[in-house]
Amino acid sequence: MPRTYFHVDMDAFFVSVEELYDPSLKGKPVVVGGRADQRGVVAAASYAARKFGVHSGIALREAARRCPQAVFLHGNPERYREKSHAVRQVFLCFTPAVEMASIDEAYLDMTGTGRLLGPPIKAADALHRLMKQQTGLNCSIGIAGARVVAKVASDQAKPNGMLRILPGLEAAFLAPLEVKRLPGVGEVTEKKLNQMGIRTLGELAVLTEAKLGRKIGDGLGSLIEKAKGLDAGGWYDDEVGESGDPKSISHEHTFDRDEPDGAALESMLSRLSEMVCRRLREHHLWARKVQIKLRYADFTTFTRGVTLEHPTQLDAEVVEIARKLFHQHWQKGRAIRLIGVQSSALEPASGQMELLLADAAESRLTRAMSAVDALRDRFGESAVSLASGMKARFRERTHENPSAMPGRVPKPDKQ
DNA sequence: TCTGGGGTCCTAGGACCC
DNA sequence: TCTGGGGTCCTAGGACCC
Repeated sequence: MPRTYFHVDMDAFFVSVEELYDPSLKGKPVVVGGRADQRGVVAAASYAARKFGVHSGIALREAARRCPQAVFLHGNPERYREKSHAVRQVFLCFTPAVEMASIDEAYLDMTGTGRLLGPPIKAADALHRLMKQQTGLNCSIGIAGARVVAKVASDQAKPNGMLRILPGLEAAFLAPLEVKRLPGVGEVTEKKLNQMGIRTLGELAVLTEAKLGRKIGDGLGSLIEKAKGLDAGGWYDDEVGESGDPKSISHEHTFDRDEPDGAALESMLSRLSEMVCRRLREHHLWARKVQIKLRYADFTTFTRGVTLEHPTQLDAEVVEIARKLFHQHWQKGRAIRLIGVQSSALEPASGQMELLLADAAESRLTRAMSAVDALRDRFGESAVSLASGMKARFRERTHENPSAMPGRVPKPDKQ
């Protein structure tokens, strides 16, 4: 049975949400991402700003140069998440098979909804209107028999439009488009393909091993399938819905000015580690891998990590690991632009960890950390921080004598 | 005036094992 | 006496997405 997919993309999502809270922004050039003089990039630009060449991804300062009269907003992630939930509720009025692909876009499997909702164009029109009525937001809708084609179509339909690609016409629709339009083709792949003389999706679609003169790698192979208008992987009912646990949790920070001071870098590293652990606890996940990321002033970037014998979600442990990695790999005195902490190889509590948790002291510590999280909720991230001397002692006790773990968050030692 | 922050996935090379 | 052929796991880097 042929399938029908919608890809729905919200128009200038962050900016449009800001306009709902402050209608005076409507029609003005608006940039969400930070202050005009900050280090950072544009996360979203209003259509009025786009007329000046301002679009997401360019530097804030460059945006200010191109459009000095633009209103610059830092943005409200909380609001966007809330609105995203409201948007999802609208989708669910049309089909239970909704896959949010990001905060502002989704795939809807509309197969078999004809009897209830009418032909796809009619359903899309109803979706447009209900979206506006329920959320105050505009969206663009692509309709096709393959998700990848629906996504390209929604892009072509912007803003506030819809585009249906009839069954059998997928390849013909894609063929004249530049390879860049295909999801998965970025700057690098575009350049490589262009060097091979391939500029359009039609040219990409007919690539074969014979023409290429070599084996087609997995990455390129799935791009060729997509260029033909076929979904590389299947989309089955059991895959639809909320994606499961995250595969990694990370936090990073770019300094306003490149930071050469070891103490300042360590302190940021500790903060980021604590933020990562906190999110691990929120997700009830334990990390078997901890990585740090360093980017020097000249943008050279590297990551260094360790795999742990026992997974962790404890601030004291992650802080110490991050700190150790930092001192092993930082070229002392060399100014740092960005520093980050990542946890991965995440596992739900199980097996060995159950044993650990059964340990009374350990569970008291976990409870203590939850109490710390609650305080931070009320009074802010900086309200509670474990002093470094105490952390080192903490670590010794955890490793050498678990039964000596304190049953509360202890006061820091005098250093 | 350079280039955020949070993710996922793929690849290449080395270690290790049979 | 200059050496094989997989398979798997691990690390680091990088492309890409919003």
